[in-house]
Amino acid sequence: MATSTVENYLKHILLLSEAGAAGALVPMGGLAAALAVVPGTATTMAKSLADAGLIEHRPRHGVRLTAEGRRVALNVLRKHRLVETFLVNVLKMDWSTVHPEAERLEHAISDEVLDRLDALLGHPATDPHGDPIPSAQGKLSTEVHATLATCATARPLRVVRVTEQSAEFLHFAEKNGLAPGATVRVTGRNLTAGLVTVKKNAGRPLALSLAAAGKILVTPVRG
Amino acid sequence: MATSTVENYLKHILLLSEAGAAGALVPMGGLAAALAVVPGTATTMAKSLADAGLIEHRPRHGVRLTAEGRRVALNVLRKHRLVETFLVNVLKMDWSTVHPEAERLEHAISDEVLDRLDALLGHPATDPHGDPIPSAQGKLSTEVHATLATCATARPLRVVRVTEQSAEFLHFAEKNGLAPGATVRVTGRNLTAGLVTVKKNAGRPLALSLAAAGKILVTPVRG
DNA sequence: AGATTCATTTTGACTAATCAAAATAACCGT
DNA sequence: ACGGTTATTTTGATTAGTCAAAATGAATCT
Repeated sequence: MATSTVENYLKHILLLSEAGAAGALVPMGGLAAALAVVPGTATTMAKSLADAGLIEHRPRHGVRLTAEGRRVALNVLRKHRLVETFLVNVLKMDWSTVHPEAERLEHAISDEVLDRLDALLGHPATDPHGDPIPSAQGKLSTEVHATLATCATARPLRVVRVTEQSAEFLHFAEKNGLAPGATVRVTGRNLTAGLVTVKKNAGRPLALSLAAAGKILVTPVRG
Repeated sequence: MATSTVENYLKHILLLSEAGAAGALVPMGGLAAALAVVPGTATTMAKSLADAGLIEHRPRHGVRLTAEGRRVALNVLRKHRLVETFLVNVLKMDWSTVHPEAERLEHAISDEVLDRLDALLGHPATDPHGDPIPSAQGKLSTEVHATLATCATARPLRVVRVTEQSAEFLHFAEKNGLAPGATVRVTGRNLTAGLVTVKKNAGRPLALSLAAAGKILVTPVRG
């Protein structure tokens, strides 16, 4: 059985490789940063994960999941996102507080509980942040969305995902009506100043940094 | 924050001390056995728990929880039993499979989740095995019940608790209508042979060893 | 191409938790 | 009170995971 440390390494390698180019190696530096360990620790761990056949380690270049490693990582990610969904939908917890909770629970629940949770929640496709939940068969939707930093302006949009897990940011997004499901419109964008202005249907305009806007994924909606 | 190993030691010390005489020391041997470690390991850990002020260690005699240790232990036990209740009542899992699951989850859920689970379940007083759930204020009901090995014969009884966590035994109990809530009657008891016979309302009699009968706690019912 | 910079790996050391086996203390019966 | 049995503690080692800091290799920039 994989320890929760191992599960965490695999999960973060998966997340980083989804973020990067397809088939690319995940560099050790990024991995170490994601796991909040010093680089040397990540290297040590990479060697043992490679010995266990869970990752491929190209020394001095980076790591990549094997098929088996990916299987384990997807299972952990599925647990994480279903647990988050459970905590918000059933226990009515705030979506901004749910991440650290799921971070621990994802290593504690069995596949049996996972399946029952999935059924209880009605086999949801995404978690409360809009992050896709890997299917039981290990399929992870990779639909690519525009962000408030890149989308067309003036058109009505629906927020589909918020790719940040810090409570601060999530709180901010909720307060300003930018949670998944919300409808907004980009009223202005100034690349030089690094500013995006958005407007909710009947609200006053709100200014966001490009960095923040880039974390809000949207899809056009028939207006 | 206490590690899950620490939480486990404290929980088992609590369970063993509840089982024994009030105020008695829990011997190291029993503790080591309960935790499935060699005695030397339990001694080492006892020293560090004592240093942390969680237990009192009387070398060569045994251990006892301090007020703080008891507080932590009760919190863990509360999590364990509420999780079991959740798994059975909400996720519809079998009561015989739920113990090992809760054994991991009890260390992974926060007090926040604990409280919400408690509310969701309607503040239950006992878990599916009939074991009392410590209150949020740290009160643990210590009601003392007769067992099928010690109760009056011929009278109608209600099963209130089954003090075993092995899936085999729980399965057996359920198959034979001896889960909490069931009504039974002791039709015979032979101390010499170590046998107890019980009968369900409309069922055929069932023979149990005294050891097994001692694990089924019952209360008289107006009949 | 050569030197500098930056990421990565190595090395040595540490903590938590464990075991095996030797040493020691407590208890119990005569 | 003595000797033997049994429980407990000590001692020495092991494993997983980590850090700090030195060593090394890759990449970049004139």
